[in-house]
Amino acid sequence: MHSGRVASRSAEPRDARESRNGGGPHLDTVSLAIIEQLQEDGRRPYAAIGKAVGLSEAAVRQRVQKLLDQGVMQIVAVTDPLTVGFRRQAMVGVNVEGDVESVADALSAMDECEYVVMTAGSFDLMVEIVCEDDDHLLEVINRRIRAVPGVRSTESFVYLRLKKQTYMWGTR
Amino acid sequence: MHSGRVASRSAEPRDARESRNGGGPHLDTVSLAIIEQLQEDGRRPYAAIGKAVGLSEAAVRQRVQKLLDQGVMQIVAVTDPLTVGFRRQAMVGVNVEGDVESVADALSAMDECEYVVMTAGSFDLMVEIVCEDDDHLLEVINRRIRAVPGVRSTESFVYLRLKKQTYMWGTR
DNA sequence: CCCCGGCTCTACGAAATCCGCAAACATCGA
DNA sequence: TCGATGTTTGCGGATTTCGTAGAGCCGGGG
Repeated sequence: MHSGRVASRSAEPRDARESRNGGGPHLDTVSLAIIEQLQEDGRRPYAAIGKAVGLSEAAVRQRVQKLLDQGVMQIVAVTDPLTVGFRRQAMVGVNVEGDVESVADALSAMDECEYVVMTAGSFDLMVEIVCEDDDHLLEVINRRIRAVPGVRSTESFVYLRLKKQTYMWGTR
Repeated sequence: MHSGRVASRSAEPRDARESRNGGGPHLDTVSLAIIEQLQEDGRRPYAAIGKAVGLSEAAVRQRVQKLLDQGVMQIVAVTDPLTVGFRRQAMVGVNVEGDVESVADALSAMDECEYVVMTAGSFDLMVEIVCEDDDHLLEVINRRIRAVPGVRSTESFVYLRLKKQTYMWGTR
């Protein structure tokens, strides 16, 4: 019962953020607001989200489902791996000769690589890896990653302590 | 009805992963299993989790609440910022003179820093930053980060494309 | 040996939430 | 103007969440 109709989204000019998002699906202001709600609490009830963004419970539910299906967002538990028993974690900078994308795909296929991103700068790729122990770490870096065709060199940064980890860009 | 009593956790020897977790609270096998479930789907019902780990719905609920309260895990929506309207993102390697920890704290206090980790290697800190646009990125790196006392130098890696982002270390 | 405090689990009823569906509505192009 | 398409709303029933009370386990005194 939020006083009748909600103003049509297309009535207001498209939010600046909607344009040029790298090829992904278009996200309007309402979906952004929904994501923002779920960044604060991934289990917040649909009705509460609806009240916050001005939509019915069912509409929120359908939008959330679509965002999940499209891969725009995922609702998950995140932890500090070091707290949960993985004793060695590292960021690895990778230099590539040839096709960077195919190397990125190869690294993405590895379970131990939790995070893979193509970058500009003195590395072509940055990869975060999570391992059980030192032996595992050594094997992943020196045997597996360097064995990928196109990998020219790597540089490792072993994690000592995680200081911050947030996902609340929306709540600034 | 999982055949009467669940074996007391302390009956079996402590899981190897439980020890030496960096000072955080002790996590037994069951809590690990719960986290694993929520890494697959952060909204999975407590009853379903209970069936998977061999616990009642209420017990799962109480454990999850405690894990959240203790800060061991968070249940949140995660996205690719580039997909959601933030146009510039970068990893920044930082070299520090003096106390690394205090610099890490200062950087953690900045909203734009989403991820801060102390490392061993040619950088003392690695920081992931999320910005609206080029101007914002420039200001954060050149004015704010370099202005922190103790920061000797920085090197930036601007994100071109996010290839992988997972949180399912448990499901290997 | 017994009792007690602290902690965790189970049981269960009430309240809130989730879910599927059909109808209403908006938008857009023919 | 008229469909085609996609979204939102409004239900009712199934499911889940929530609070709480009581039981089981364990270790530390007395």
